[in-house]
Amino acid sequence: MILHTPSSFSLEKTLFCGQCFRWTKEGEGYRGIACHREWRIREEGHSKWYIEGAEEGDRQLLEHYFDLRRDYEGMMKELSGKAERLDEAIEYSKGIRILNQEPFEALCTFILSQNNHIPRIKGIVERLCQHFGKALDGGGHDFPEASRLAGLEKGDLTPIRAGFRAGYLIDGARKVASGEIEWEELRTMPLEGAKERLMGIRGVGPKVAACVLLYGLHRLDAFPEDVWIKRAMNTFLPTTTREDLGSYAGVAQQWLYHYSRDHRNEFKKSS
DNA sequence: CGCCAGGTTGTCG
DNA sequence: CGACAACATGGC
Repeated sequence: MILHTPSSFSLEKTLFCGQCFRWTKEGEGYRGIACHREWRIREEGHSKWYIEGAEEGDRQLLEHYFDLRRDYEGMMKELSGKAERLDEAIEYSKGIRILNQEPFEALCTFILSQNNHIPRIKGIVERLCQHFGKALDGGGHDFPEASRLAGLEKGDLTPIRAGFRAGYLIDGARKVASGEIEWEELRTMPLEGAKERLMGIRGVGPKVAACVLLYGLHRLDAFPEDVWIKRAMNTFLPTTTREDLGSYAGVAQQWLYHYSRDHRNEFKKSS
């Protein structure tokens, strides 16, 4: 199947801007797992993507996953000029989409992200899936169900090498499996309340909670503040606050994150 | 071979 | 509340 995307869409930036952990480059294309399927994608011409093994019925699924129907151009216009040098980051990050990932996967992967490098996060996630996720056509493994992880003890996760985060994962899985965390509720609740609810999970603080809301529940006003965003806000947008970024603050955050990671020498470690 | 990583927790002043 | 060590592991 051929998937058509807006001409500004960048699959490369979208997959590797730090929002997801299950995609890799493969030859000229990309391979990854999403929506309980393994996908192989390669560009067949500008904005035309060949999706291996996909059928017409998968189009909607993929358009939703890549968030292709949303007006990102409009968001860029709305946010440009709102803060001194934000335009630079917007231009540099053009083409990034916020994926519609599964909430439980977002919860687990961002619990694992704490005090950790992205390459290593990917490794831990991969082992977690291989050990506890369903085998998929294509050779990969799906992300595990919450109920599967909920039945484990910390020791069962030793081969995953998640370190001190293992207990956090299990606590999250149990609270999801028991219904104490209800995704559809969190999708519509006021943002701050949803954040508080997520922070009831051990190992989930304000930053991880915001990531779950943004990447797992597509709440574009959620604003994860990690070390890079703090540096960027301090040295790049010193007079701008999260409120100035409005209801798409999370998208702006992604642009800033991507920009600052690729210009790391411009952002000092202190202050 | 140290430094540090898309942080959070517990403890102490 | 703010500061700050500890946390488990390994990529670079």
